[in-house]
Amino acid sequence: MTARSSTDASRVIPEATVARLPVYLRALTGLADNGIRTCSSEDLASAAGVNSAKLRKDLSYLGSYGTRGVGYDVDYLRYQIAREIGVTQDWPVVIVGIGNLGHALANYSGFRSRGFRVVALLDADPALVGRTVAGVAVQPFDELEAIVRDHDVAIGVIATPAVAAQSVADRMVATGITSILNFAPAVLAVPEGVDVRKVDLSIELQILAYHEQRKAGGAEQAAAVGADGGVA
Amino acid sequence: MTARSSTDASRVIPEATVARLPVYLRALTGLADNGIRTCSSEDLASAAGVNSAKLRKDLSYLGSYGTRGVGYDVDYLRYQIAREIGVTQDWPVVIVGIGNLGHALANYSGFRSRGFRVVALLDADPALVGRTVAGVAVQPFDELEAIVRDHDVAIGVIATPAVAAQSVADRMVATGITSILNFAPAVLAVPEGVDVRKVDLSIELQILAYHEQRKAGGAEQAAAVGADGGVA
DNA sequence: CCGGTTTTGTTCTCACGTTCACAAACTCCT
DNA sequence: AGGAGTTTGTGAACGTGAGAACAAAACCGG
Repeated sequence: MTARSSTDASRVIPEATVARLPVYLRALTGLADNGIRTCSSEDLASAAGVNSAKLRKDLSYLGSYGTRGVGYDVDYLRYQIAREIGVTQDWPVVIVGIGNLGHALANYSGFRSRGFRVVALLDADPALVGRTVAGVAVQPFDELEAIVRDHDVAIGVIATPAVAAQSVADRMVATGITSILNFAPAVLAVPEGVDVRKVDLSIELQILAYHEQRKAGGAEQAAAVGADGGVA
Repeated sequence: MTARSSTDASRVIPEATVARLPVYLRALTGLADNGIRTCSSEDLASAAGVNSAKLRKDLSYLGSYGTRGVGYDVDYLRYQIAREIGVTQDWPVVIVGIGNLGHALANYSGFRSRGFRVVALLDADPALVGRTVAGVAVQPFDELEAIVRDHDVAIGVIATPAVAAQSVADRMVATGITSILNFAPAVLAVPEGVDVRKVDLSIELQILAYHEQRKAGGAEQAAAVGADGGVA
């Protein structure tokens, strides 16, 4: 019995689309804040910074929530996307590693306002334990199991130094966490069924540096780059 | 028409490959730190968390830096990738917006150790100006032009609130910055020729939430996505 | 010097993602 | 009511990326 909710059940949403849905959600919120009640795919696409055809195709994976000749109802579509992503409910989150970055993450208002609730801040350093960051007390890392059990936490954030990341991930997985957002510059090995997403600040800069070098490269490169020109 | 050097430097490297090169670079550094002088594509691939065929194909875009039957010289390959990315030189970087996140970024050691030098921290808030963060004094945002000119800055980092992001980006572009790393949750419009990369914390969490909801929702529907299967 | 072994670099095939183009469906005006 | 004008949803073409398989090239032992 694959009878699911009111909408069609057998939809496999492409990963690339899933990654864009939060962008659409944010764009819709922006439109709603401006008092806009209806928008066309063109409007929403430009607000989200994508092509309108891509937007329509992405939305078509969720169902038919628009009206031909009219467009989309902003609030309705917003709710549908939020429901699809799963941010109509509140997700409890633990953050491990309360250094500079962990501090910033704990203070980041974008979490709370988007369906995520930081239920605990953990750190192995006794000097940090007991301090309060963003209204939440820092607790010893060993409290992980109890917190995950008590709050039914499924998502963990790793903001530790690279050397600690793998062991923190292992411990998280052991307690039942099945989704990890990793800010540590390390490759995590996790069992099947656990999702890991990685955010790496220096990698992003290096990608920019590559393109920057290409742009500026023509003149300075000792190696003659010929007529490529590189002006894209 | 294209006179090429021996290294065939002007080849077009796929974007997906460019995004992985920094990962390989980091993995190689890890191997070198462990005293390993030579490695096979299999070794490096598992350290980087990718498939070995993919790794070899990626490296083949740079040139033939391996030795069949032997593998890759760690230091040599490391240098070649660093040169390709452009991190053999030092890239001056300005960070705008010294809130919690800007603070964390300024303190992030991964920048300095990977070819990036934070030459200035800027903020529009007079209360922050004059304070010193990570050994660098916070200056008024209006100093942007002078700093970019004096230090020949090409890369800017935006860590401001969303509402300020677009105007900061416009100002950056006007001063000659051609690569922007944007941490603000906003879609930036920039002219052709300017690269923007976006890092959005809450979007990453929302993507995890989607998969988490799938896992919890339908048992048989387990969208097997994770499985980054790398061995550390 | 030569065959065997190892490992790279490359080719081929397939899957995925993007874009185009258009029929279907809705509104509005006469 | 009916036709003109919009805008969605989707089928088809196209381009890019991933993975398997293999030939080419290096080393090694005799």
